[in-house]
Amino acid sequence: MILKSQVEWALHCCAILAGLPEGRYLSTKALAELHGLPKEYLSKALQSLSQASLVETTLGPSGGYRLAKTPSDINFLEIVEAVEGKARSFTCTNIRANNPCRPEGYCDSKPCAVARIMWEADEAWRDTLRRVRLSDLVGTLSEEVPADIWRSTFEWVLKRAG
Amino acid sequence: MILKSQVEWALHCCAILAGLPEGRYLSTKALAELHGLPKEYLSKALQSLSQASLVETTLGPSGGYRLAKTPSDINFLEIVEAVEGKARSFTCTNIRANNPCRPEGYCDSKPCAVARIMWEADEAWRDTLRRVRLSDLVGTLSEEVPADIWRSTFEWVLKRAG
DNA sequence: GGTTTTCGGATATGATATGTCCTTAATTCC
DNA sequence: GGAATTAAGGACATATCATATCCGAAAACC
Ligand code: FES
Ligand code: FES
Repeated sequence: MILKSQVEWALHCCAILAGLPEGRYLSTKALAELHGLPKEYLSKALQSLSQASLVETTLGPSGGYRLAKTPSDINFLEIVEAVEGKARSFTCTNIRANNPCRPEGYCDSKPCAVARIMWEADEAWRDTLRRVRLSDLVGTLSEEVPADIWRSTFEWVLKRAG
Repeated sequence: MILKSQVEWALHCCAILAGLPEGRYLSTKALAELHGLPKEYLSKALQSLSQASLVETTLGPSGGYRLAKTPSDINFLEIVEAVEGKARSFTCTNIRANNPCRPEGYCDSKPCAVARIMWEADEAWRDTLRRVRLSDLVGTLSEEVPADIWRSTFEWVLKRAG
């Protein structure tokens, strides 16, 4: 069970977009350069964010992406699910139904206890992500990233934001 | 991010082994038949459990698998990690290091804030699984599975247990 | 009209999950 | 002792998915 690397990309891109001034857009090219990622493929991740209505886009020169909501209205789970999908990590193939001791045509009333436990763990994972807002991340980063790097990064970004 | 189906197999097999009387073994063949699984491939999952010291084996006719510990000393996480591996679901490829605004040779003091949050969620998932014992599962199953199916299943199993 | 950008589809490649087959060594039964 | 049965593990085949690139269309800007 391993998450796609696009999750890391999307989260970092959202963190950058969160620091963008009102009304400005940042292009895929700039985001790819800033993170050292393949532009074409990063584009797929950003498209996922767009389909999930987390970001807005505009075309043409000076086009690109910006957040569709304020950073405190976006949580980690939304971003992760946008690129990773909403499917649960554990899928029950109902192997209990293959038990030869079962009467013909017997129908279970509940999902299997094994699956319920696995889904509960999955839900705990999602809950943790749901509780962290994008604004929390930005707050942590602005404390931890050295001030000069933080500042020069956003100068770099603003120079490229349309 | 999707767990292997072997996880479902291993958990169900452990639940069956937990109902085995002291000192008896159950073969891969019987476990595969009971769950309608490919014997050769299920064997790989059982080998993983064996390498994790969750089950013991013996060779020859009447050989097979039995639990290495009592069901209350085995939790879900152990079983899941045995077949799925212990690696975290989120891997940080340190894309922040590609930031062109970073001074040459700059070294981060902490893991990235993004990664820490993802790992926290991963830990919540593991914690949930760690808290559920195999004996809890057996308890739930013995309540939920209709008594006649439960009984005939273990008659079926005992007939094949060496 | 030419350039830049997002978007979606098509395609290629590599890794991983799934599944099968076969050999070896240990154990049991006859 | 010999035959049958079993787990262990390596080799191999296949399918699915993650990763990555490329291209054409439509929209926006100059
Ligand atoms: S039958 Fe799928 S988890 Fe039990
Ligand atoms: S650099 Fe990997 S999560 Fe931030």
